[in-house]
Amino acid sequence: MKIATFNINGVKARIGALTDWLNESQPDVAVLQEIKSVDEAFPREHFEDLGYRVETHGQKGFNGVAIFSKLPLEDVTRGLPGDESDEQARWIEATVMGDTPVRVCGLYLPNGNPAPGPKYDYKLAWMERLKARAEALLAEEQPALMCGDYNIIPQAEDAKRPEAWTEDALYRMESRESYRRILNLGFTEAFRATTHGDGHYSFWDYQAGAWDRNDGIRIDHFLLTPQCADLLNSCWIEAEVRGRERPSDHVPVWVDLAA
DNA sequence: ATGTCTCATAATATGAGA
Repeated sequence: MKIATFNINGVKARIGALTDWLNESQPDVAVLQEIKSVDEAFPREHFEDLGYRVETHGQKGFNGVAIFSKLPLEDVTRGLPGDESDEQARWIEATVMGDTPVRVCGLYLPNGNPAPGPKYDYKLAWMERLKARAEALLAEEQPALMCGDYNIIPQAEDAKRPEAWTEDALYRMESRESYRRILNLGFTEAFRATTHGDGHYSFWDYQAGAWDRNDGIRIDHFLLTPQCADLLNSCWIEAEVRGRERPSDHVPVWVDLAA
């Protein structure tokens, strides 16, 4: 089972690029962030015609997440538990019914800039809720993963210029510590389980020729429960997508699971 | 450090968010 996470930065702006990518790369499951569409306006039928079941959790203008799957989906839920007053669409879950069922959680973690400030407080509070959901997932002792745009640069090797990010919400120590507390509950970060060293990025800013200079950061991650990590065959970043026509600023990150 | 992009509103430009 091949699962890709991809922050598409707007489904309306990306419908062509997203269609081409799905047809060429053929993920079994595509977990999308920043659809920037309400559910009613999402081009669901277009993607169903490509062979995907389509589940969305959108909102007007910003954010929004989705799961596309060629395999049946069960028990779809929307919204990260823990704050009924939170109206931002950043979390969706579904069980993908392959040979081995896998609980797939798609997330778009708050950016948090400027830090410090109310947006950063929201990021940290959201991560506390994520930790609670992560603990519950682990307690089930089943194959499950949480993937998406974490807006977290885990280590210096995950940025071309780490010194430029020290005060940024994506890299400040408080952010990284919160991320590590979740990871250290017992998750496997799929990319670093299989690839070491620097120069591996999943996001390049549109500004200042960042792609041309490979001035990137790695902020799109897969966290696997132990039962899911046992199924991990490989994990890779499809960086080439960033060089296409009218690209997102993120690229797909993949896992292949024996599921 | 910023040389950009997307979306919403509606001042067919501008602000917000990233």
